[in-house]
Amino acid sequence: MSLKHGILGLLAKGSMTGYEINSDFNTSLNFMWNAQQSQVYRELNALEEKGLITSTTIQQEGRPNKKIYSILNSGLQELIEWINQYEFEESLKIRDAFVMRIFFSEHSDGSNLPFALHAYIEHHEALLNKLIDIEAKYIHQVEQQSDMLYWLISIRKGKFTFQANLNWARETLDLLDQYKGKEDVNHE
Amino acid sequence: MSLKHGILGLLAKGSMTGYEINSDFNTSLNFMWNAQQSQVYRELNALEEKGLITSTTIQQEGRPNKKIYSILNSGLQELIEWINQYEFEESLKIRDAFVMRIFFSEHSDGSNLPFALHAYIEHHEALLNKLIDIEAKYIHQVEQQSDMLYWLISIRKGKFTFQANLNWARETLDLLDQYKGKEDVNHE
DNA sequence: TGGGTCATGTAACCTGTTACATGATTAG
DNA sequence: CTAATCATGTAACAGGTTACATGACCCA
Repeated sequence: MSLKHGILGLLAKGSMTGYEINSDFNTSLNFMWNAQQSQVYRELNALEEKGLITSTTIQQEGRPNKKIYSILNSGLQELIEWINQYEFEESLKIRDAFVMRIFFSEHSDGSNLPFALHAYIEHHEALLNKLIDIEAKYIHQVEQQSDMLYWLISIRKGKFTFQANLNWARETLDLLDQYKGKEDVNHE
Repeated sequence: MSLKHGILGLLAKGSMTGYEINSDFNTSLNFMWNAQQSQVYRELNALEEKGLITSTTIQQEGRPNKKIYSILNSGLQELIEWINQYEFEESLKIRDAFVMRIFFSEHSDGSNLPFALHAYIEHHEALLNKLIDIEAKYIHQVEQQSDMLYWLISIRKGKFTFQANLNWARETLDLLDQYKGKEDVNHE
């Protein structure tokens, strides 16, 4: 329902190609939205058909021509209306298969879980560090540029989330250790 | 991809109806998975056709007959294999439209945002308190029942997540206040 | 008498995933 | 020499959402 508005939002910041939109969702915006490449191209077609965006083609040699998409007034209108709704219930549609696997782990021997948690921790450390670096690099601009405040708020959401995930994963390793200790004692 | 395994997991804990499965996803399991009612019934049919679960119908008066589903050995096998993979990348497919609205809020006057944040905070406080109560009520059983450890780990994930969301939302209100203050000064 | 719970299901549509297809350029 | 990057797109399928349909029972 909102890939549409994600694309409109990106194009409202500046014209760009489908390739670049896709890259953004999978790198700098990965803590708020993600999308499949094929989905981005499909959605761009739909938005152009509805008259919310336009494209101009740039000839290239040795690779496919670039299609640079720009937002139209109707698209900006649609974007603004969507933003102003500020619904949050939608953000609670949690689907976390990793936690669900753990929840049902009484049916497993659980021997793979610690390895998975270590990988989870490493991965989240990397994600968190990336955001910490980005925040440090641009934080001084927040005082001058008003749009940077919203940027700051967003990346801090990513930081809070990744930090919470890290804290949980570390605690979980401890809990598993403690519990393993107790079980061993019981079996003696 | 994993509603299937969510249903198998629930049925592995005990036989139940589609109605009850749906209720679980939308109440006690809401911090790890959610599903649409129509989706649950569709998936139950698919699982029965594949021979992973069976059902027995119980006659009722005044309301539709109950279909009680039970897991079969093949279903339990499938569940166990799925659990043991412990993949976590899937849990990183974040789609948070509320944060995305904020990220693009330079195109809005942002006047609705504080109200939305207050609602967000109230909502998450309620969710968090529910988990705190549940944890307090059952925490003493963890030492006796081994499956309760996985339950504990899971609900603590929910707590960490909701707490992080709350902290972020409160900080965001502060940031908006501070920033609003500065803008007013600049306009004097 | 109106809303919530119990209880099933279908249909149409929208969104997301996986895999395929092509091919030059550039950096290590 | 190999992998990544740039750059487009399509097809088939899987999964998710919204709305409709039915109807008794219970509680305030």
